Amino acid sequence: MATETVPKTSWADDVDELEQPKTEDFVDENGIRTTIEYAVNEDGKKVKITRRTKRTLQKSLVEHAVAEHKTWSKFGHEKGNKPGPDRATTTVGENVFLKLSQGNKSSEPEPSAEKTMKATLAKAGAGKVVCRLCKGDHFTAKCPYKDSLAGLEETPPAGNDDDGETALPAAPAAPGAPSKYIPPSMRGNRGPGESMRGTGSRDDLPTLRVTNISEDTQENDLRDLFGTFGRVARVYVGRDRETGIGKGFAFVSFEDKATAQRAMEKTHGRGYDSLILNVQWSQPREQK
DNA sequence: GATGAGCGC
Repeated sequence: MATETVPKTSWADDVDELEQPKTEDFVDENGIRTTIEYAVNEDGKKVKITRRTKRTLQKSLVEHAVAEHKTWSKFGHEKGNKPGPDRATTTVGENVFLKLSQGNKSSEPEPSAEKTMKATLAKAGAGKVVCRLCKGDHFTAKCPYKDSLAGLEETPPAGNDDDGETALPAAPAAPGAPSKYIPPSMRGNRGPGESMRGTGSRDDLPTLRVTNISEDTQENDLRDLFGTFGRVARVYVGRDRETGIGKGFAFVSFEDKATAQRAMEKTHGRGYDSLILNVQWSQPREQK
């Protein structure tokens, strides 16, 4: 095997002999494509234009595939026919372009109709929070008179109060009266000892704040961990709104306060995911 | 170290 000794000029030299490259184009390890363009602006000055874009489908490759596809000979019922669509059997529609954008939002400017709608709403003061019970400036769920007014506002159709236990809204309401489902907790006083004792069944659950959890701890992980002590009513993992990455804390609500207490004592200071759990009673989320 | 989202016109 003789070594090739022909003094060939390097291909790179060939490139150098050409005029200055007009563009540079490369894709880095993050999939970010950088295009550097050299141009001469209107002042006659040489400028360098750098564009950094996220790599996407390369148009040239797609078009090449399409062009190649067009050369395929026909098969099936169309076998032997000439290339290209037969207008007798095929409808050619217009090209449809798929435009991808971030955040499930259109990259097109908002239709002006929507803007005017928003403006109108804002002007009319719609969307303002008005309590259905006391017309106050808060959600009904947060109404301070919720307990006393809820029964008055949502009184079930009268008639069968005597039976005491037949208050289920099973029968459709009479025409005119809105047939609304009344949750058990809102059906007024059914007497002590009924299943849902107390007022708010959701907001005053015994809740533990768990901190020092790893950022990829999921709700289910905590449910598994704390579920061994008793019924877990709710788990919330604090996450960054943008990235969804855990912020290292969570709330675990139990059905039973004694269970929560025991769970706290058993898990506080315990190792979990190579971290030491910190488990405390949570503060109420907001003023009630 | 850290204290929640969403409901609703």
